[in-house]
Amino acid sequence: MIAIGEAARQSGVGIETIRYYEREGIVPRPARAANNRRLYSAQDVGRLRFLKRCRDLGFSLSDAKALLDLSEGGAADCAEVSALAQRHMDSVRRKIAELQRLEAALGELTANCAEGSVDCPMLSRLRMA
Amino acid sequence: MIAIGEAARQSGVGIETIRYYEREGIVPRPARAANNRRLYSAQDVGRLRFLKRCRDLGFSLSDAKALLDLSEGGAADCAEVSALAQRHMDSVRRKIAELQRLEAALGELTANCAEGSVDCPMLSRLRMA
DNA sequence: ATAAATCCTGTAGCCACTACAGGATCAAGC
DNA sequence: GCTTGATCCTGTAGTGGCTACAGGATTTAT
Repeated sequence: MIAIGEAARQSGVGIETIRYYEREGIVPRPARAANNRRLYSAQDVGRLRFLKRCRDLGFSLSDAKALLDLSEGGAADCAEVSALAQRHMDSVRRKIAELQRLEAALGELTANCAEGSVDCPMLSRLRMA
Repeated sequence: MIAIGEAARQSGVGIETIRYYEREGIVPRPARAANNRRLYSAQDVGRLRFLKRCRDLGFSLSDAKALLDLSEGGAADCAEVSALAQRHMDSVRRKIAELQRLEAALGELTANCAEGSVDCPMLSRLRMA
């Protein structure tokens, strides 16, 4: 059993974030030492690492918790997992498309910029009625 | 001079958001009617529309305010505008790249999923030590 | 003995809104 | 004049997912 600092190091999840996950009920409350300090088992660290990976993949915290619950429930319901992943993938793709739209719009707006014109063309376009 | 609801309609900025912008000092405090209701001029609506367009382009609110200030300051400093736009464009591109990385990682993780395996391959990978 | 590191609880801040609650006022129809 | 519904007002709290303290207790290393 290790202290929270070591659990943070081993899992890649920050100390304050670990306590936040505990407050939010994302992870179970860990054991406590006689001096009231939190004590983490290897399984606890595994959970944190799992959550970290989900978050790094862009899953929301509640999706990450859902995946963790699926992972801990005996029957790993692959269909449910892949449905969740598919929804997330779709939202990632939508975000990409949206950002590419932004990129194009920004490119167009700034295309004639920095040409030393009297009135900045980007600002005039943003001001248009 | 029009009421806030009409200003919201004409600018595309929500009523509560307009009041929020006022609280935050993004837009000047508008005139008030005798009954204490806000009154917006065409210029006020123009500012809101300008801000809406910046926000739709993904600029942060403080960048949007900076652009608005540049637009209102007599000498429209095109260089400053395009520097700001360029920084934003870079951050949009970084976000796109990051999301494409996520997309690829998700694709890999779910590739062997839904094949009716005993243990969901995505979950096992997320659990890996 | 002391200094530095680590831990604790609790609260507030970040961004950009959004959603009320609880009330005042206004416009239109009867 | 009265009612109904729309619109407006202020003020506060919630969203996500942390992050950053404050202020104190304890532990570890020198």
